[in-house]
Amino acid sequence: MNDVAREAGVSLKTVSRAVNGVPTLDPALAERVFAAIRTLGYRRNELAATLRSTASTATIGLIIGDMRNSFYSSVAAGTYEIAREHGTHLITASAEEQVELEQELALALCQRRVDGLLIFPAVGDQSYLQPEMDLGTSVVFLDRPGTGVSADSVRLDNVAAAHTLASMVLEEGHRRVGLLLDTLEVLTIRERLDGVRAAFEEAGMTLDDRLISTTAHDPEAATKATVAMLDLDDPPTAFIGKNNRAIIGIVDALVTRGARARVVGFDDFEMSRFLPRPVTLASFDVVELGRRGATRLFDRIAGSAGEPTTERLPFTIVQRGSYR
Amino acid sequence: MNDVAREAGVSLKTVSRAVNGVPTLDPALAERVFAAIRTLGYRRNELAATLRSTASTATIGLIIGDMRNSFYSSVAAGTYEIAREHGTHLITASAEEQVELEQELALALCQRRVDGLLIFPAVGDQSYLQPEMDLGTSVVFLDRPGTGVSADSVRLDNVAAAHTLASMVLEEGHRRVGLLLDTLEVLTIRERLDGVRAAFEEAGMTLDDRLISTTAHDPEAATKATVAMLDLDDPPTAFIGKNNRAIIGIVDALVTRGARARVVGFDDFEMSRFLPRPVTLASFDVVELGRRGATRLFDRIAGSAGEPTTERLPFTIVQRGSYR
DNA sequence: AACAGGTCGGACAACGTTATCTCAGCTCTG
DNA sequence: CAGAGCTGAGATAACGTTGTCCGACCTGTT
Repeated sequence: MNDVAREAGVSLKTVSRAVNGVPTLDPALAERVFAAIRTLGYRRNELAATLRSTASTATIGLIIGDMRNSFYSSVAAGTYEIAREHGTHLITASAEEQVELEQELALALCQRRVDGLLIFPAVGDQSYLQPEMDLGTSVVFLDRPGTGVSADSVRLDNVAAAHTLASMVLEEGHRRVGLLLDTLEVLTIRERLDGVRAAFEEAGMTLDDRLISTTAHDPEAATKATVAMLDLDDPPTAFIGKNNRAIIGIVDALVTRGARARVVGFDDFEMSRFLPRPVTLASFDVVELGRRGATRLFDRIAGSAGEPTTERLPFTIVQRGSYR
Repeated sequence: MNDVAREAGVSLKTVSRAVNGVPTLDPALAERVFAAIRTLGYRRNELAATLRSTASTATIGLIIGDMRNSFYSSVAAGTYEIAREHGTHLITASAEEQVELEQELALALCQRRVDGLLIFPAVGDQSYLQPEMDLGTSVVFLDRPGTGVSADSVRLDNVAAAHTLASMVLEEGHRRVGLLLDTLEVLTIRERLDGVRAAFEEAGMTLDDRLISTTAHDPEAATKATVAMLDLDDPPTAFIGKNNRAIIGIVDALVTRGARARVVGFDDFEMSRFLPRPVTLASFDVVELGRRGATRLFDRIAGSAGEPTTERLPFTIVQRGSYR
């Protein structure tokens, strides 16, 4: 910057003014500065600039589960889209659903002075964020609310989606319905179970505990649990899968066994049309989840006050599979 | 930091020393500092720290095409993995294959003083990076080499994979082979075409231009191009798809037409086993592409000298589809 | 022609941290 | 017991930029 000032024959401050586009600066002088900048290939050090000025770092952090999972990478895409519109950089980190790692990453990002954080909170306690929020870092939780701290969240309408899927299955006359879920520690799963349970109660029925698996973490586990249910004396005639991976596991089991059963579940995915069995899916626009979260975050960063809000994304029902 | 020094009854510099773990510091004094830090909830400003010190910002940038594409998000996952091992943050940006956008993003990241950049170079000129590289920013290109600038790259062995796939199809007796490719402006596509052409020449055959589509950018376009080839008087009995999306388009066309044809192509994907037709795929470990690129980048950041290198990832042949 | 008002440029300090230098005080050695 | 050598802590400057303030210059008005 000193070199630029010397080259242009002006003071340091004038270079700063030119770079920052101060309107009261003589255009001719500004042009001389820009010429010098071009000649010398000067590039402003953003870090130093944000140190002195009160301006933000124009960076937000995103803490997700696993980038390989299309659910998270879709959210990242939506988040990036909005961040880009705000001229903001996106630092993405993966906490693998471990709250200690999440805390380490979130605090590291705060030390980097990110303007805000978007977090998929892991099972555990997020109260470690309180001091940072008091110091002015905005936080928005995605998919689930944080624990021990009050902040905005953008979530999926799990209860309604589960209720709709279950009602559909019951109306079709199914009475034995297998649920392929994950651990009930996760709120999202509990909500989906609650929605199903409500639909059952409305139909004057109760859920059979033997038809509820809470171990369908991946396709293989879902297959195993499905097979176990098919082996019961009174096997299910319908299955509800907690997400795309569970659906794959269920269909895998059915195809292997040559069994026929109604399959419904959550989350649409690119290849769903190729599934060898018809499925009905409650689909959420996951990219939109990222967009909404980021939009809310930038609202807060811009100074929007008020109580924390919870936004719920709607779902759509789609028919997939049985592609020949 | 001043507050911490006051609270602990030491000088500013001693706080700095404690925070940075300077070994010559009296442990009792350090403990007093840490106690003060806990009391006050002090957190170091990393931006200010990197300003004065010669240390790096512990941040790298990744410029990809589109986060929604699992190819890119897999690379991001591999990159993140290695970055994490190096205690480094990852800023991801999407240039959507536009070189102007790529330049803007890359230079913005340089102004953020990233230690290095991993770039999927768009078709165009990357010489804008030269000044930054001269100033010490390391650059590694992924998937394709940059133009107008000399830097490391990590790439896929496209020619060999294409050669293997094409030889396989020819050995099976196919003589009419349809190629579903994208624009030949992209080096990767040219390499895949070159591999196929070499296999044909070895078999004493030449490619029929009418069986080469350079418009199969997405599944729908691939379907359209496949259908057009199937309508020829002498339609192909085999198809080679340039990537997973082309494969989906080809299979879609075959299923819709009720046609039988051999299908081979590039890139494995999670759902490939559900494809309703058997396919043979040349699969690259894309996560590994991200890992290798990041590893090379950190080597350079650590000061590894020497001429730019080109690394090529091997492929494996996998059988997929025809799932019942 | 003189003065008021406005505009633009430059000196200086500051952002939060670390590097360098210096010095006090201790220990060890001869 | 004196002096050399070392250790640990503080004072000061510096990183690259921007905010504040003041002064110089210019313009327009009377």
